[in-house]
Amino acid sequence: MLPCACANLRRAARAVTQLYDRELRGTGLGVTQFTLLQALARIGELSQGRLGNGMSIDSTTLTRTLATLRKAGWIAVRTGGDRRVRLISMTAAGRRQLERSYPAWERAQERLRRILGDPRWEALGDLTHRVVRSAREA
Amino acid sequence: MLPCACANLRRAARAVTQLYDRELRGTGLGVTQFTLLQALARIGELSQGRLGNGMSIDSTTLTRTLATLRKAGWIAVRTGGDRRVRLISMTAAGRRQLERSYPAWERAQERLRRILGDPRWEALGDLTHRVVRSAREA
DNA sequence: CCATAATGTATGTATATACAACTTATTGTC
DNA sequence: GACAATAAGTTGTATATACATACATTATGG
Repeated sequence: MLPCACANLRRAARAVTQLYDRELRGTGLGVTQFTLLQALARIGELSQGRLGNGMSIDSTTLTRTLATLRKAGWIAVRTGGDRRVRLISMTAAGRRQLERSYPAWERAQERLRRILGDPRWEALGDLTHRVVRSAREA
Repeated sequence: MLPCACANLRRAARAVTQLYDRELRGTGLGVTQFTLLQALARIGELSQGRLGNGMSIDSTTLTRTLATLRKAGWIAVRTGGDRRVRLISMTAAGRRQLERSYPAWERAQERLRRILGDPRWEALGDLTHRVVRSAREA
């Protein structure tokens, strides 16, 4: 086990991403795209900046990540009252795509949960949440 | 909090990576490179495949990540008895660079550890390790 | 032995990630 | 109201990430 918390987190994220992407393969979405659509489905329209803040993704990263989703027709981008702001929302096609990928995502969740065990699965959700908050304060 | 374990892990990894990279800025290494050098310092020479396996990094990803380190002169690559294999080791320059970046890395570790608290810090090390193993089995 | 399968890495391609510098738009100050 | 300061996104650049495919080498079955 490496002594670096960041290295360990990144390694876990890679391993789990590989699991989820394997399950999602063929559904049309990668786990990053799935996550963004799932967030938009729950939250509704919001600005690029707030979306990035909520996901701890740099807003400049989202410019290009969202461009992919927009080209695929899964999200719509409009300009609000403040014309610097880009308001992002999911389209009907985006919702259909999300639903198409949903079973594969659930399978990935279930597979990891079963092997990890319920207590650790819960602990993982709690701990990742706390880690995000801590990293922001630090 | 998102319902997706993968999304939560990736978000935590991004947030923590941003913290560590902020601290490492100006030392010449990003956290990925620091991690690879630190691993090589501990383990010594090993093949690209084994390195990738230990870090849960696809071996084909390492081809280009390691190329950067080699160009910088921090690692050496040689061919062993099996001529398909690339054996990776750290150079003296690599060790000096690692030592130069070490204090910044320790600061990042300490900042996160202090805010997260020791019990959760320990739990994070344990849990990320278990998650990697679970994701591989799953 | 030799044909074939398996293995280790490289390359082509696509997405993800973030920082520095820039552009455009808003806000604050006088 | 003009001008400086601030804020939201975009673009240029560099690294990180992995899959499909290709290539070279080694192992294996007959």
